[in-house]
Amino acid sequence: MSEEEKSLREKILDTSRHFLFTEGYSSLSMRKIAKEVGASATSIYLYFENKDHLIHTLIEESVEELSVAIEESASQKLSTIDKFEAIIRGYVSFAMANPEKYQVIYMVLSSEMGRYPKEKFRKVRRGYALLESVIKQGISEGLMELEEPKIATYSIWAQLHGVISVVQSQRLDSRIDKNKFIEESIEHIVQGFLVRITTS
Amino acid sequence: MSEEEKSLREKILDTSRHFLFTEGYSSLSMRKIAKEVGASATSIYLYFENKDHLIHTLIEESVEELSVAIEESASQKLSTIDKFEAIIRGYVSFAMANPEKYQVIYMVLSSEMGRYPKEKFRKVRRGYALLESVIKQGISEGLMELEEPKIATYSIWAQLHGVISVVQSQRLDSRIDKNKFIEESIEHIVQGFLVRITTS
DNA sequence: CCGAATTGGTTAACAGTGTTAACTTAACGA
DNA sequence: TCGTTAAGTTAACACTGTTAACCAATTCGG
Repeated sequence: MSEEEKSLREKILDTSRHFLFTEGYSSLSMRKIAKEVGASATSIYLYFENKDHLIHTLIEESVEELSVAIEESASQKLSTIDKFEAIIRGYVSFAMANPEKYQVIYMVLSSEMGRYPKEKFRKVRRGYALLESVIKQGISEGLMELEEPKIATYSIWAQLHGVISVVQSQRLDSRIDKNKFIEESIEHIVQGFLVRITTS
Repeated sequence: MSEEEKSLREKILDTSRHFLFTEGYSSLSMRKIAKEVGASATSIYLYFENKDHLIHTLIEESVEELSVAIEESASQKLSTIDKFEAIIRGYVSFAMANPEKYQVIYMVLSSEMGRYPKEKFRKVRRGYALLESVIKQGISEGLMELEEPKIATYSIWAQLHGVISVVQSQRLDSRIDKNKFIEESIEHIVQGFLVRITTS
């Protein structure tokens, strides 16, 4: 499907995502999007209720793609420990390979978040459910020692997001190699959850 | 100093911070701030070059306060391990006790970040420097086994921010107790960096 | 003591914003 | 062929950040 044949709706989404990533939320305007896709500003309202809904659609699409990426990453692995790490690496890989799509998920930030229907957001979070089930498996196999798998799952997710967001927002010290930073962070996070191996 | 006697500049800052926290960035307008402080919109430009600079001032103030809080938290501790944990808990405590001030630091998000002079931001980050020095100390004492203290420092900071932002942005599952989540996350993060204690 | 400069504010205006209402224009079904 | 639907348009409203021009009071230099 060539660029010409893409539906206007799809072109609007692509253009919005790109503007959002390159120029930020506050300078994203309906008229600018419209000009880029070669339509009038009001045409956008034929496909999206308003600016918020347009962005919410972007978020949902990204969350869906991220979920798929995580599931694929874990599907090939057999052992619980491998699955555990595969989910984490799948998450990070998706984020680093698709910064535009990843960042859109967290772009509507905390305070603005009230406008986004949380329920909808939660429902799609299949990757989270997968991680939780693997953690439960890990506990039953004695790999981890955790009282609350739900908390652990959220904690891992939060830590990973923190690591990625520091890299992607370019808050990382320029002397630090990004890949090394990510790799070491992953290892620390993983180690923080595994049971200590005692040498007798 | 009563509310009346506060300088207009200070009132603008307080009002902006509050609006930013309660209603978000995109609905923060100069006219709204002005109305709240009882002045004309253009009066704000007497104290701040523009809207961006106003927000940057808020960020700088918050970063400064956070640095002080961290330093105070660590100052009473004697052992390296206590200092290490005190810095981490100082960071989290400040964030949870002053959500308005903490969130403003990360409110100007990734994509918008280009407009904020990174150098200035880095310079003030004294808390970071303190953590790095404690980690170096920890390495020399054999508490930690890390090749790159700089990376470890950033990683901890990133993980902590991830944990706090998940809580404050209310992305956390409602069934999870916030304090428990924070406490367990801290423990996991700390454990992820300490050398494994081997029982013989 | 008086004029000049500074301080701290104002109003009016410009270009750009999200969004709505009303209108057009083409395609399709009965 | 008439009515309906789909997909788009233009004009307008109320709002935004920001600038220019103006004003009044205070302070300072001679």
